[in-house]
Amino acid sequence: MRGDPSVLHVDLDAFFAAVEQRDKPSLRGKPVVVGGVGLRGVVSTASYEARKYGVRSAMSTAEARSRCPHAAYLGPRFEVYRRSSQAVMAEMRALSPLVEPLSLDEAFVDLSASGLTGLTVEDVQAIALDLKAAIRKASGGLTASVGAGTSKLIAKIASDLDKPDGVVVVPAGTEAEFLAPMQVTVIPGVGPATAQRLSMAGVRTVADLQQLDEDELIRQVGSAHGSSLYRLAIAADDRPVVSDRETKSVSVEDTFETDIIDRSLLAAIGDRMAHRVSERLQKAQLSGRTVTVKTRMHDFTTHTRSSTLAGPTDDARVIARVARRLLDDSEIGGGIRLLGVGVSSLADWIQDDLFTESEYAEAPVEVVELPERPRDQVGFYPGQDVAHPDYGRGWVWGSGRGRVTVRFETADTPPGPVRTFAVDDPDLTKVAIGSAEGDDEPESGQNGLNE
DNA sequence: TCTGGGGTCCTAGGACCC
DNA sequence: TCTGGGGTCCTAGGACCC
Repeated sequence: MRGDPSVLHVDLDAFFAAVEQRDKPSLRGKPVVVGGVGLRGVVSTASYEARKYGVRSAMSTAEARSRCPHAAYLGPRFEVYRRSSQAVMAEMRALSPLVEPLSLDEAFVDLSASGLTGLTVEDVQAIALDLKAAIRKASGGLTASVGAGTSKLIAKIASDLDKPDGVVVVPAGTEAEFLAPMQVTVIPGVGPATAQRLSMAGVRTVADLQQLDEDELIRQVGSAHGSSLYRLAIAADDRPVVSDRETKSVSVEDTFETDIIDRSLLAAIGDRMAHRVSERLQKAQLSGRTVTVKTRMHDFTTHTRSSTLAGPTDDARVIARVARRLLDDSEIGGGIRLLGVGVSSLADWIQDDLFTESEYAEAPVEVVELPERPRDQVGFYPGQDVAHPDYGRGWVWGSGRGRVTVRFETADTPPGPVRTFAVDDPDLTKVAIGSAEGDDEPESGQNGLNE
């Protein structure tokens, strides 16, 4: 641990709502709620005017509307927020090269990396005020709250104490007493479940936590969580500020306005999600081996199914195929409210082998907008298994405007030929899902590619 | 008032290998 | 023939964060 309060935590105040108020002067001074505006939407950010009515982040928009009917309810504009965020982060990087963004509106700044040493509380206070002014100027008027201390934990907690537009610097050496009177839930990582378990052990404040011995804590909340909590409670936090954290997974998910039971519709939606995941992987020059499908039932129970390939891929068609099979294996019950597709086990390289983009790139493939009712209008849906007397077994890549595009599997190497047919072509027949033989995805344990 | 979307990290059990 | 322990990988679920 360091001897001066050189870790800053910078937190933009009501960020999404503040950007909207900045861009639309008519909203200034009024309650603004940014989040999902649909039936199942939740609040991302409420302006301070809306918070007076009890509107909070993560609250359902329906409840927010009942608490504050006269607020402006806006869907998020992530591209705009991203641009403002970048401008703000640039101001922090001008102060120190060591900046760790936690989200669009939050970051740690390590002042020791800029060569500043022996900082007093007054020094840090002045630096924080300068930074806030620079942020305000660079972002067109956004305010930030800044906390500073000898560790990430202290800086993070401090930034929350004088919101909005505040600065709190915790002097070196006063950390444990600073934390002692606070509720355990101020410690990042202590959520409702952990708080509940701790309270059963009579622990409500950090002071209570400081009395507990480590073994007892581990018995209550588990080994990793227990030992990290034990150290955080006594303000023993030496976690470094890290500027380049690598991405571990990329995923897309969607909650539907009403639950969906139709598997063919879900398969088509899953295909689109696979495409979006693929686009984002390619943009980031990433590829991954594990494909995961997530489903959420009407009662909110959530299930995942995953499958790990022999080598990494960023190819939409490979991700879509695996996702469709995982979806076929998933219980759907009386319908699901959410579907998600993700890729993890990421590598920053792409295996030049098997079903990766280098081979698929040769075959032109028609990408078709998903029809609103794919099965009823077209008779085919993306991912559906089909057969043709001349070309053999294949699967539908796209359909629309009276035509259906099919990728055929061949015995030798992928990709097979891609052909387009009229939807009423009598030679093109549908094959029941799950009856496909010789499924030739590069899947672990099936083709001997693993060591 | 029924609960988003993007993530991270941890746990636990089973398979498999040495 | 029976019984092992440790390490790694994979899968599923859960807690948590913004």
